[in-house]
This record gives sequence, structure tokens and C-alpha cells, in this order.
Amino acid sequence: MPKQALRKRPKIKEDVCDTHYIDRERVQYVEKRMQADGTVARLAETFQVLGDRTRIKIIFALSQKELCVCDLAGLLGLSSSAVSHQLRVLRNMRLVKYRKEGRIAYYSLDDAHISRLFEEGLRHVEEP
Amino acid sequence: MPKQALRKRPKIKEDVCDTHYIDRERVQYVEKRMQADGTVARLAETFQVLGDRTRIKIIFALSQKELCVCDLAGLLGLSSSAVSHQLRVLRNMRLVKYRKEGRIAYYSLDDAHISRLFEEGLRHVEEP
DNA sequence: ATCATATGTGAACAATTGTTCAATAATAGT
DNA sequence: ACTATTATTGAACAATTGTTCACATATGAT
Repeated sequence: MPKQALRKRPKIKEDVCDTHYIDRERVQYVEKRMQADGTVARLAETFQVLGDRTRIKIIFALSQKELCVCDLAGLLGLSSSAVSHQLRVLRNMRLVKYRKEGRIAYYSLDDAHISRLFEEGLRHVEEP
Repeated sequence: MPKQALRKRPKIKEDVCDTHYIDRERVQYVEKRMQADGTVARLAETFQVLGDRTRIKIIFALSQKELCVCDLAGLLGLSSSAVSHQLRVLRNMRLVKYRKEGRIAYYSLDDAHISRLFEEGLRHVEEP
């Protein structure tokens, strides 16, 4: 997925609808309420991080129990390296946190917010 | 993002932790409760679809007002083609629906579930 | 029928992604 | 000090992504 911020804006050619709106009033109404670019970017990044099977499994596992990298690797059938990479991605988005106990790093969900977001998604995909 | 289902499983080499668990009991506890592969896949796919700035903006716009492709394109500064492609992706995940009125296709969120999921995400990224 | 408008689709491209391998860091035990 | 274990990191690769362009479809107006 290209990072839109770094891409050149499409050079709005006379394709369609760049001058004629169906309902300009309605567009302006939404335009006024549109979230700030920064918020949109962070929200997209957060969902993007959740949009991976391995990370979904990690999130679910951590919603059940606090686990170390080693056991997560065993649970998912992956190398510690692969798991560690994914955990960093999750950490960067403040989705998981960890505490150190000797050599072992115990990971858990960052806050209850994450569980609720996860739950809501689960309910959507389980709908008929 | 490679579709994990189609990739060869990593050939579990003697890397680390494939035989020795830190806490096997805890791992088995989580293993028993782990969501089905299909559910994990659909959930990941749903979040993945939400993980794009353009689509986040579309979702937000449609949470405010029902809009046609043309006006969405005007609002976002994109071609109708680009918007149409994204709307198909959103449609495939049952995140948006539409009704036809003559030539015009009016899009809206598929159900209240989507708004709630979106809201929950918004609250997470807006946390201090 | 012809034209203009609104939307949908397919192919191709650059950009980004997740995994693997190899190496490194940090802690504990002998 | 040395070895083993747990975790992290960097580079490289194939696979996937979103946008663009060009074309196609469908509806309504003249």
C-alpha cells in the first residue's frame, strides 16, 4: 500500500465530476466535518496493523493470557524472530505492551480499548 | 502483504522455542480458545480494508451523509475510477451498500456496526 | 439513434508488505 | 570466562497493494 502522503497528488484531469457536483451542498456539509489528515492517517495505520492474520492471532492470544515471545512462537508455529518483528509493529501502534522478567518479555494488550475494538470487529465478521 | 494461506509454512527449523515452552499449560489454554482460521482470516481482511486513508475518508464521509461516486470523488480530490475501485473493495467486505437512482449510485454504510467499529478506532488514536 | 453523463472494470506500474536468514544483545547458569 | 537461552534487529526477497489509464457499460436527454 503506497504511503499517500509521499505520492504526487493525481493531477486532477478533466475526467469526471471535478467541476460538476451532483449535490454540492451535501459535499460541503461533509467536507466541514471531515477528520483532520493526521487523525485519518493514524486511524488507517492502526487498522492496517490489525489487518494481518498473524497479528490478529497474537492480539487474540494476548486477550486471553499474558504470553512471552517464545510461547507465542510455539503457539503460532512461527520463529521467535517473526513474532518479535510483529510485536514491534504492534508496540509501535500502542496495541500491546510488555514487561521484562529476567530474559523473558511478557506481552499483553495495551489497554481495554483494544479488546473492545477487536470484539466489535469479531461481531461484524460473525454476522450472517 | 503476502496472503499467508498461500505461502509455504516456515519449515520450523531448530531456531528457538519449537520444543521447549516456557509455560506449556498457558499455551494450551490459549490454543483451545483460539478462533477458527476462517474467522481470523475474515477479521484480518476486514481490518486490512479499513487500513487505507482513502477508504477511511470514504467511510467517514458516508457516516455523515449518503453520497454518490461522483460527489465522493469531488470531496476526496480523486477520479471517479479510483473511488469506484475502493467502493468495490468496501462492498466486498460488506462495509458499504448502495442504491441506484437512475444513473446515480448512492452509497452508505452497510449497518450501524461499522460506525461503532470506526468510532472505537477513532477513540483509540485520539487517546493521549 | 446519438450524445453526454455516471459508474464499473482490467491491465500495468511503482511502492509497500511480511517472512526468512544471519547476526547481535542481554541475561542466567555452570 | 564460557555456554545456553530469550529476544531483537537489519537486509533481502517475493508477494501484494492502490492508483492510473483506457475502455466498457448503463441510463437519460435531445
